[in-house]
Amino acid sequence: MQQNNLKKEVMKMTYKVEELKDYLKKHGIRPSTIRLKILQYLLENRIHPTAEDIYKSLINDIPTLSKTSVYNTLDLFLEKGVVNTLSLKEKELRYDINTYLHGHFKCEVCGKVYDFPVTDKILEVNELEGFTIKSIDINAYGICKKCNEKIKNNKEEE
Amino acid sequence: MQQNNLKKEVMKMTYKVEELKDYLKKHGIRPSTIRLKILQYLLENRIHPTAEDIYKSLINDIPTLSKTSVYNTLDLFLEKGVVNTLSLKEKELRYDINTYLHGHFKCEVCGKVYDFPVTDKILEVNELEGFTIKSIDINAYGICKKCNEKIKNNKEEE
DNA sequence: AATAAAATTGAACTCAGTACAAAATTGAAT
DNA sequence: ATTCAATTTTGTACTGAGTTCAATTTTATT
Ligand SMILES: [Mn+2]
Ligand SMILES: [Mn+2]
Ligand SMILES: [Zn+2]
Ligand SMILES: [Zn+2]
Repeated sequence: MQQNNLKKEVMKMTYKVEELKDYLKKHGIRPSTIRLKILQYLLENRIHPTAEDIYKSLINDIPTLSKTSVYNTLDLFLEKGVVNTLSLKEKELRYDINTYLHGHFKCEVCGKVYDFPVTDKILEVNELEGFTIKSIDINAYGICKKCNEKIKNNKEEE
Repeated sequence: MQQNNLKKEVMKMTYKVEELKDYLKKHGIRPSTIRLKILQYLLENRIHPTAEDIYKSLINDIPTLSKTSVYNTLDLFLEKGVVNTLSLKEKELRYDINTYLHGHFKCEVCGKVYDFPVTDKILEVNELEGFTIKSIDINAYGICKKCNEKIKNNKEEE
């Protein structure tokens, strides 16, 4: 899966409209205002947001925005490979602008979804010989480091 | 996670009511008729069924069965560790009587969900140091061996 | 048989996501 | 600049998997 340099600049928190436009064009997407805003939101808020999260964050900026447009845009981004969806054990779908292979950890205490690195060597098993693998999802659940430390500190206070 | 011998006998396709009863009791579940039927179905049909699949398969046998009872039973089984849920990229939840760590492959052609072995060594990464991992899901998507062979044969005929 | 506890049922409801037709916007051609 | 078709956006109604909950039925105990 080809990636352009926009996605690699994880540290950068603001993007120029021109680079956002080019990015969409490169993926065969016509750069409308809404699409640019949603792309910008996804690049600047790497929290694996839901459609609802995106809608709530943009409705002040674009008062006429409809949820249908958010869904339409995300469906288009998914089809064109701009985003991936996370299939965690929760009812709302989350979207990820990072489409490189990586794992997700959901903390059951704070709800945050963390990224972690994985290799696709997991799929090198005899049972999948002759199978064509197009994508992989790796999801883990438990308690994150921060929440573990909080729990530990609370116990010490007692 | 403790497993009793019932789940290991994957080849066996029928179960005596007494062993089903014992199995539920061991997991702290009172063995009602519906629970036994659903357990039996899960053991004898290792297809990762949805609640709907189970309901449709049992409604002839138990004409008064309600979908709520199927959901209630599956929720109870999940809570007591008798089943796991699969959160694949589809809208309906699937249930798996095999709660050992293993991966799932969904064929986008025939829709079948295959099992494959995995190790939990994937989670041995620095990024998860200090994290408590309670469960892992590994899902792959693509084309299964059978469907690949069918596609290959069709091409050769042309 | 009487009684209480637990399981089951069915109807109403929730809510994330979809369908679709009307309205608004865009952009190319004149 | 104006026209006009194509594309995008919007709002409303709808879908359907799953939940809620009170009433009914089943089960186990005395
Ligand atoms: Mn991610
Ligand atoms: Mn399985
Ligand atoms: Zn946490
Ligand atoms: Zn297949």
